[in-house]
Amino acid sequence: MPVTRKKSRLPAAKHPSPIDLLPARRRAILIAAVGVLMEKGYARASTLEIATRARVSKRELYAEFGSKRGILEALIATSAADMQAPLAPAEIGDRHALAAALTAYGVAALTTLTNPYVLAMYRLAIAEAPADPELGEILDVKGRQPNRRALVEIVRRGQAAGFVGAGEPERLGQEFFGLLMGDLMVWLLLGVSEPPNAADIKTRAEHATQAVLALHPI
Amino acid sequence: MPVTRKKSRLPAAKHPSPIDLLPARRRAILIAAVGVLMEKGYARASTLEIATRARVSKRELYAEFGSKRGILEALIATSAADMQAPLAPAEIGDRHALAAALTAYGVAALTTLTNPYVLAMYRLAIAEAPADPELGEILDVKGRQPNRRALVEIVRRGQAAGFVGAGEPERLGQEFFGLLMGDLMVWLLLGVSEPPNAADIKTRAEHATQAVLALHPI
DNA sequence: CTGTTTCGGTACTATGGGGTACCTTATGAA
DNA sequence: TTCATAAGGTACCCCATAGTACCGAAACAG
Repeated sequence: MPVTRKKSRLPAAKHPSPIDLLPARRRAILIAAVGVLMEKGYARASTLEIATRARVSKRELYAEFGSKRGILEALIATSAADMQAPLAPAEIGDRHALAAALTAYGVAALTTLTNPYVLAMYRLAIAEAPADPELGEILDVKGRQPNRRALVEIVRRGQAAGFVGAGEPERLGQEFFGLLMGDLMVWLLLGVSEPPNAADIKTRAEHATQAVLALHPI
Repeated sequence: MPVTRKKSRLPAAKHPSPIDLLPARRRAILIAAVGVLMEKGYARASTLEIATRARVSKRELYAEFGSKRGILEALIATSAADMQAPLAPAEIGDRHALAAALTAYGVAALTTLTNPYVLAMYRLAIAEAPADPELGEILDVKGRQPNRRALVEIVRRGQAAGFVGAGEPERLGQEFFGLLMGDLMVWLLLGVSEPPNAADIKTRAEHATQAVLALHPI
């Protein structure tokens, strides 16, 4: 029986995301895997269900990814790449530009990190952490570190331009991040809190910006 | 063959912890379960291994907890009870006492939340969150909420005594917590970072205290 | 049109483990 | 001492599912 391929229907990323650049079959499998893994978690997700939803045979799935873990790893790597440093720090011409850059960074970071799909990836990596620490490493190296460097770069430029007080830029970045997120992420991961909407995110980012600037006057 | 029961050897909690008050058999099973679950995660942990380590038959295990999930739930509930509000806020007679109370709270919170055993419980609850959101709920209701109330109470008393500026105490607490933790917990859960030692914890708590007080001058 | 090669689908194997039936042993009553 | 009852241990059932072998079909070359 001929099979009509269903168009993928993931929340279309704002801009071409790494997942869009993959070969069609690979992409179909990853998209199906996201759905199944988000619903069931890693252990309860079956490769058969992923293959079925992707309208692909298990054979093809294994030809493409080699193992169940291979799917997870590809997914996490893609997702980490997806959260690449949300914006290169703009030229910082005055104190307001610094605040704007920090707020924009905060909005981008919060938007990414509270996205249900990204949260699911974190959840999966955390669940597998005892058996497979490499997944966390991938999120760290490809996700957190570049992001953090971008933030630190904003702070550094702000300091160089004399719009924010001295101090280790890394520490400033950490403070900003803490003020931004609080314990939100943990409780999102636990499924206790609801993700913030765009207005909440903006408020949080502005508040964290004000606070960190107030903490480090010139 | 007669079996000699081995004395349990969990890191003896500073003070009688809820787990110490349980009937011996129940406790032995829970202690064994902690070990197995920390090493393997929920899905890979087998009830047989838990029973064996507890020197108990599967039959007894099931008589006691009914199901594998029952063990996890009991464990998470116990752990949440364990992290009960680390200290009742002392009388706050001067600004220094407020700072001390906040720092003490911070040290206690960080010590608890970076403890490998507690982290394992969070990890398990997060892993099961898609299938079983109730576990997160337990951590929230029995762990976070009482803790957060204690923190807010410290802030409130500090405000009442005029040693810290006005503002929603909840928001102040959230700021303090964010400054305290940053994204530490997520990366501990992912197995990427190492838990901070006592000195790190003290430094963090003092820094968060200074920062939050600086943010809200009288 | 026929041979060959590559790809895909299905049906299978092997394994691990949750939960329980059933038998054995201890306990206590008469 | 014997019988009744409760507790415990072992062995088993059964299911889910990761990964693969094998076969059939399509595509392409000659």
